[in-house]
This record gives sequence, structure tokens and C-alpha cells, in this order.
Amino acid sequence: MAQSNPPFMSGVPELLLLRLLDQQEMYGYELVRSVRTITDEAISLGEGVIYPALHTLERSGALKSRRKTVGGRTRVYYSLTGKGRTRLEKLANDWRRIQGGVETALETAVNA
Amino acid sequence: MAQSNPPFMSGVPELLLLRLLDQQEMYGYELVRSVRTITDEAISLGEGVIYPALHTLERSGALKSRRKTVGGRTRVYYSLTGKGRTRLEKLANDWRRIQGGVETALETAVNA
DNA sequence: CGAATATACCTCGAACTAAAAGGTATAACA
DNA sequence: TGTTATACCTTTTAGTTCGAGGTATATTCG
Repeated sequence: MAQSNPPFMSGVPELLLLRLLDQQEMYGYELVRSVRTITDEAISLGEGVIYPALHTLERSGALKSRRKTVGGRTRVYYSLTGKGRTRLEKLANDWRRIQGGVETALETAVNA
Repeated sequence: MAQSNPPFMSGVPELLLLRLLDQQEMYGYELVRSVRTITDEAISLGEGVIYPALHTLERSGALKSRRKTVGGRTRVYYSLTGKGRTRLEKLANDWRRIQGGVETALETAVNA
């Protein structure tokens, strides 16, 4: 019945968001730019990725939010919960494991 | 009309296959185990990923194949073409770029 | 003043990848 | 003889991300 695991490479957008929000609270529109900036332009996530991800993370209890009106515009600021911090640790470890695997593959000569 | 780019993280299975086949010709069933081995168990790709990927790569001209019968069993050996080598370079660069981006994000402190 | 751009939120549909399961067939081993 | 290992393959499903679109207010510039 094809009970599928998530693709092994996925979760990077989530990882980046959690990492950024672990350092300071931010709002969605700000995160769009911050992701691009902090990854040195290597990764660019559109609003169509960021907003749904934030909602999912909040629903899962990894983030909490509060609305704040600044100069007539409403912003939704997100920050990490304890659960979110745990999740961040897990995803960071997963990533490092994958990354190490790929690196080994790219650098190791296959000695038959 | 939603002409979507491939997800930015993808192409790792393809990268691993090209990398392995750049070193020596191999057949599908062998690659299933080699991927697991060379990535130090970090990445495991099933046959449902490997075989379709090989076919796609061959169709695109990155791989060429030859059949070889060994002990009553037919194996399809794949090896890189020039095009495949170019593709490997590209994917390896893409990967390093992404990897660097994530690493920076994980390690950089956000100084407001 | 009016128009264009920037800020800020959001959703929906399509595209793409990868996972799992299932299917065939031969050989080896117990 | 039956089970496990080798070796190929496809199809279905699930999951993620992408792009396009939609709303609304503020600012900037001609």
C-alpha cells in the first residue's frame, strides 16, 4: 500500500527556516530574503514555499506566532518553541549525515 | 502554465550514479549496493529509484549500456559518455553550491 | 494626483522526484 | 524441492516544491 517515507533529501527549506528562527523572531516576507542572503544566494525559496511551510510548522507545534502592526502593515512574527528546537537538531543531524555520505561518494576513489 | 523548475535539492541520486559509473562500468543491481556502501550507509536507493534513473540517463545520452551474460544471468552494464561526464561536473557543482549554502546557514550566527 | 513599485499576507494547481510494492525469471544452496 | 539470492523491470502512490495568481496597504516618483 505504498506507505512512503519522505524523500531523503527533503526538509532543507524547513531546516533553514528553523535555523533562522532559532536566532531571532522573523516574519514571512523577511524570511524570503533572509534565506537567500544567509545561503549566499545559493538557495532561494519563494513565498509559495515559505508561507505554507510556516503554517505547517506552526500547526505541528514547532513554531509560535504573534501579529504585530508596523507602519500600517501587519506582520506575523514566528519564533521557535522547545519542540521546534528539537526538530531543528534532528533535521540538522539528518542533513549532516546525508551531506557526509555525498561528500564521501564524491571524494572517494572506488578501489575495486 | 506553471512551468516548474526541478526542486533545487534534487538530482542527488543521479549524481551518485554518475559518480560511480565514472569510475567503472557497473550494472543496476550492483549499483543498489554500491550506493549504500559508498555513502557509508547514509543513503540507500531502492531498485525503484535506480532502474528508472538509469533508463532516463541513457535516454538522455549521459550513459551507454551493453548487455553481458555472466553465469546464465544477463546483466546490463552502464558507463559514462562524454555528455555524462559533463553532466556529472554540473551536478557536482550544483551540489557543492547548495551544500555550501546550507553549511553557511547552519554555522553563521545572524548578527542583527 | 496618479501610477508604479515595494511590502506583506495568502492559496491553489501543476510538476517533479523518489518510495514502495509488485512482477518475472534464473541460479544456487540447503 | 523449496527458499534465498541475483538480476531485470514497471506502476502506483506519496510527498515536496514550484510558479502563478490574488488581496491589500504604503511609499516613492513623475
